[in-house]
Amino acid sequence: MRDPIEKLTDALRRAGIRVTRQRAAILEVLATAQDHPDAPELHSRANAIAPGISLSTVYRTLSTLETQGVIQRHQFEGASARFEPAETDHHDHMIDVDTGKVIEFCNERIERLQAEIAAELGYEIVHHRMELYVRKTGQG
Amino acid sequence: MRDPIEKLTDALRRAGIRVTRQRAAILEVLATAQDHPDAPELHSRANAIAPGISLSTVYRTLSTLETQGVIQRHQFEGASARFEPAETDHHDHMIDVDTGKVIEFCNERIERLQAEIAAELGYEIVHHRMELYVRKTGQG
DNA sequence: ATATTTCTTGCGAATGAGTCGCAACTGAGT
DNA sequence: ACTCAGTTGCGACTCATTCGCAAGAAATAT
Repeated sequence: MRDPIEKLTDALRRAGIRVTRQRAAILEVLATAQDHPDAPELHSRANAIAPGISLSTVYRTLSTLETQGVIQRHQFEGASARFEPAETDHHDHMIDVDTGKVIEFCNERIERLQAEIAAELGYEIVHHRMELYVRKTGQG
Repeated sequence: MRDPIEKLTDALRRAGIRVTRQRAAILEVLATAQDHPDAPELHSRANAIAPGISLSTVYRTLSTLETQGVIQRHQFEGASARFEPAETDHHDHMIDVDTGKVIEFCNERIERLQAEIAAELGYEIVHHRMELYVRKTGQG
């Protein structure tokens, strides 16, 4: 129960979701990824661990994991969906438009301001999305 | 030249872009829309003005207008792209998750903070996207 | 262990938003 | 009016993602 992946699989089992060979592989890839891979990339990485996983299964598993709150899906501009484990603290994203690299950041003041803006209009925030499309200073 | 639509069509002509019956209709729909319609909706509204416009043309025109900086495209979560004229001041969006209604807002302090965050990491913002998915306080 | 039950998988077909090729058409300058 | 490059409508196509279904495999009961 020390292994973070085992912690996840236990959580799934408790939710009545079977931990198959395929799901274990996908979970492992997600848990160890240092980036924000998309479905085809996850498919190829998972197959390196456990050959014979179909792309449909990757998509299905990703949806399941998202519903379970285990991972987060991000739909950045002009690209297919990218995923990351949800265990981490809340953060937003900065996307380098030249390289596609994703940088995470979090700013408590912005979060507070967002909540204030919504509250002023009688709303509460269900969730939000903030993405900064950026370029290294002094390029292009 | 008082009419805002005429102003737009003149700008297009100057850019070497022909103002066709189809484009005029689409522009008129966009300029007078009080909401953020998607392509099929624009298609149906434009056809009410000038019958016989194809959906392909709507899509093509929207891309052209976006490239010209005349309109803005927004890709909100789980929905097809929605459009609005770009003449207005910069603003962000709040989406009521229950009704789909889009509310515009702008907060100078958030904008400044975003620029600061990017600058700290050696980036400049090309553009950004901030969407608050909200619900009326005390519902659901 | 074995059988049972129900969830999962792989496959390929289907979807849905948006794009493209192409022949026919049409603004707008001459 | 004439010309010609920019546009259009149509249907075919793409791409990411989802679905139907029969075969396969976790968890559970026996």
